[in-house]
Amino acid sequence: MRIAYRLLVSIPLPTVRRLSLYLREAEAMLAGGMRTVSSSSLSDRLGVTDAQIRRDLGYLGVRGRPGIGYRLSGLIKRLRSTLGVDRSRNVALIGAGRIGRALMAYPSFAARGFRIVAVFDVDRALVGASIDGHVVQPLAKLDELIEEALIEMAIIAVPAEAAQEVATRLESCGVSALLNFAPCRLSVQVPVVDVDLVSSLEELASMVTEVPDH
Amino acid sequence: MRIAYRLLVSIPLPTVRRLSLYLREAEAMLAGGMRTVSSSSLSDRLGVTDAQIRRDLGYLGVRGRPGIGYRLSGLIKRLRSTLGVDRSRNVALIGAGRIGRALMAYPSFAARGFRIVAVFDVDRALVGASIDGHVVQPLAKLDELIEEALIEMAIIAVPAEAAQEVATRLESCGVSALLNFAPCRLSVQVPVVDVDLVSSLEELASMVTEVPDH
DNA sequence: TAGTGTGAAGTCTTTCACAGCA
DNA sequence: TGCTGTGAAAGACTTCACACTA
Repeated sequence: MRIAYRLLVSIPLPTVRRLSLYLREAEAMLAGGMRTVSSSSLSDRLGVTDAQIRRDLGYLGVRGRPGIGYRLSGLIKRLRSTLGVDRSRNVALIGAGRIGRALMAYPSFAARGFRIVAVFDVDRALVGASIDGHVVQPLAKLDELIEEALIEMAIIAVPAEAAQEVATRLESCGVSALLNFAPCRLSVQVPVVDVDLVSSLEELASMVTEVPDH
Repeated sequence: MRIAYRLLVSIPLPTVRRLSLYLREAEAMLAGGMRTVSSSSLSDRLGVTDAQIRRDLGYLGVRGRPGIGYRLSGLIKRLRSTLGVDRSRNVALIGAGRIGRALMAYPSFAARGFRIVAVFDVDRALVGASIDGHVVQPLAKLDELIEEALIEMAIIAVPAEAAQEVATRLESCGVSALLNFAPCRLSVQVPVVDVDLVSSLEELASMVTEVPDH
């Protein structure tokens, strides 16, 4: 029986989001031959203040050495375990439309241990087809295959109208986290992260300072 | 000369992000034949507290009527103008790879007035091809076409290695906002919103409560 | 009566600033 | 000297709670 490491103090969500950046950068630095990194040099590269970085790493219990900085190898290990990417996870993809197909072959997922091991769609024309090495399965097989393939997470890339139903089914077959691309809120018990493309564009549009036309 | 409406007090970013949700829901309610909405009924649908909603709408200067709620038509108008989607905007898409192609035909963008009017790629095999009605242009034509087509925003869907250079060029041809799908930070003066898919999955993975294996 | 609008309180997050350490 | 770790202060955001009102 494996008991997962749990921090006593939960890490603030804004911090978790920055940890991804730290991890990417730390890995790049290690690959570039560096051994240690200081909060101020990370700060320069990422645009996050050095105090913020020290505070964030403090939450993880990562200790640096005054005058030197943080050892990259230890830092990376700790970031990976906190983010839950210290092992592979099997992921299901629901929806083999345009977004689904873009995600199927997204190499960075595999590089982080997120393995898309099953792809589903309702469309009869797609079921049975092999796309990027994934044979599209009918939704009827969802429960069966989720269990069989030990799938922990799922990516929802179906139209908004179908998303809640899919989410409910996924939850009931024991999937424990959902990445949702459908533009709607899902009502489930398991954690959900929404990727809302329209919302992102709207956020951006709201930031544009309108200037007088010339 | 058009002078854009600017609020005296800037709206908190978390509020702006929720405004997208309010807008989507308000439009659905109007389409469903409703005329008004109360903060508590919106709250039930969106999982945002009613006090939060009232506070958020207060920032926009939207006034509701006690005992009744907010008039949907006025609410929608105000949300649209705050989010900058009260008019169409021409958008360039850089990168006609998988993600780019998924975005090209994303119907919700057009529905919100974001019109992809030019598509670029470095790949010679793609340049000249017509994908979903968009003829892929060579990057060499970037400056010329951005100007000609009155493009205000751009979507970066190129590999991380190329993203900074593309961003710098876009900025220098006067594009005033960037939606970035490349997994890296961009250093530019114009506003950027990042859509980081790996980061989103990591955030999700970090939220999964690990349980003992059976 | 059913709902708004908003001071005030509370909570969460960031930044400051500096003692202390290798 | 160069950098960490962290109290304390500041700031940002959310929630409470209730006077008010159509």
